Amino acid sequence: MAVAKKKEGEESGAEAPSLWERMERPAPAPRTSLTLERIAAAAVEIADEEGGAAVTMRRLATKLGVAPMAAYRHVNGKDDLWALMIDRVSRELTVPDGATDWRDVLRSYALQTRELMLAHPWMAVMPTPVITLTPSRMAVAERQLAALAVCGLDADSVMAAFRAVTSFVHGSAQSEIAVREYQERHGWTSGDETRRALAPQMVYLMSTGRYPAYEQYALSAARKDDRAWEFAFGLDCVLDGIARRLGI
Amino acid sequence: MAVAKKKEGEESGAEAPSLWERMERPAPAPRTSLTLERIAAAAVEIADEEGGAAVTMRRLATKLGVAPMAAYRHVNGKDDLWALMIDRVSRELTVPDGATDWRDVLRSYALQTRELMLAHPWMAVMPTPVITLTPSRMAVAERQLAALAVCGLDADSVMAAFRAVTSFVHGSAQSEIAVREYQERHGWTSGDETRRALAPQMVYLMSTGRYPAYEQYALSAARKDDRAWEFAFGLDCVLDGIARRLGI
DNA sequence: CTTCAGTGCGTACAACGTACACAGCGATGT
DNA sequence: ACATCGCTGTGTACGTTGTACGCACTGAAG
Repeated sequence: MAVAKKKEGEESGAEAPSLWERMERPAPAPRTSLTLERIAAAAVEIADEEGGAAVTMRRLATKLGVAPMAAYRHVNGKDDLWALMIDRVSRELTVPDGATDWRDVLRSYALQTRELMLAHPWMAVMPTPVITLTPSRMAVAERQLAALAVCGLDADSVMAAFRAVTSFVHGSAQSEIAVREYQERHGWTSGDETRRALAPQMVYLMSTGRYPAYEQYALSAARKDDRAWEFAFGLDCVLDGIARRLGI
Repeated sequence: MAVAKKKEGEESGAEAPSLWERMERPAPAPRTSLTLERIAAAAVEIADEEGGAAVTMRRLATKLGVAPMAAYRHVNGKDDLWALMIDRVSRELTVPDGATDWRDVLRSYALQTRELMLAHPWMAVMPTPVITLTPSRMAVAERQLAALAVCGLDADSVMAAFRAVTSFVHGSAQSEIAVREYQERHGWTSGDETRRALAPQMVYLMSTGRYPAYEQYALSAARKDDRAWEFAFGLDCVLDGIARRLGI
């Protein structure tokens, strides 16, 4: 009906899917080439290599060697895709079988999750579905809730403790990633280089005299770039607080 | 050059900015009608009323009664706009002058920040700039660092403690908002209604026998919908952990 | 051999961010 | 008084995005 609208391009074939061209195709291709598995893998690969923003339905289709709309048969939309991606990478989270102490379990997951998010920074950029209950995330939660439940805390406190750790881990990793990407956007490759670049602004800010505590930190801190230490510090604070509620 | 492309609409004037029409304009309008203040206020208003996704350069222009590109004279792009919005609402954060104890200060800011984020849920959806150092955010940080610094902790620990609380608060509020929006998207107006709607899936999940700890929680928890309590629980865990490092 | 449900394709659309060249205004230097 | 200039707002246009919708092809079932 509206086919006549097309203008004929000078290029060979891409513009004109004529009968003859189609004739040359080796075979109409066996169907069911797309699976959720393949879709998830491709999306994660794109996100890891080119950043979360590069995960586009079109880019995904290209990578899968398929038409832009093809994936929509398997996922309801972009949100589904995010959930799929999160679930896929979250499968990497494991806890040593030996660990039975609640603190070991929670601590191990926390450290692993941080590493996971740093390895897949797009996890921090996600719109909302930080909470999506995918199979692998359910498994992780279950393991931690189980570890806490045997300590005699009431059900509400168990969940609250678990969520406290999770919240800290996500918030922390997220800000770490944000800083890292900010640096990368400006081409700064180290903390020193970053501080050198920001020095003028910092000098101005400090000259206002409004931030003495911050200045004190800037002058005397020794581990400004040790985010792993900082993460562990915060994590242990949370865990200590939980331990206290478990009666040491 | 390419003006002839335009097709004449049937509507009165919007399509034809003719000489005569312009003649009727009362006055060419005094310039400098746009300010960062006005832009920020309009953007926040849109976000509060229609959600963060509705904050569009075009929508913003409409609200300001201005052409789509006008705001670009004042803001470098969408990122600048987010920063502006965050700074504006963050001005609401204050701490009672009386509070001098580090714990009161940090706790008060944490509770206020949660309220602030719940009141402006778009704060949770932001792409990365959770860290942007805007004036009002700097002021908030300064106040908390100062409160911690007088307790004899080394500079690194002060910053780590501050960031631990901040990370928890952001992660926590973010997940709370995510859950809330998920419920709203489905039209569920209470925790009970949500659970009723999800019951079938839950029954299935539990029937697999893979989530006993979760099932235990589902059956015996008494404060499932008390997110404020849960937040306070986690917050106090973090604060306890910090207190311990301050020598009680 | 026909039919059918499932899968992939193609086209189309509205909305987005923003580049770029232009136009009017106020202040400024003469 | 007047020319000039820099700042602010305008208009148009482009390339991309998510995705709705109808069609075309497939392997298996009847």
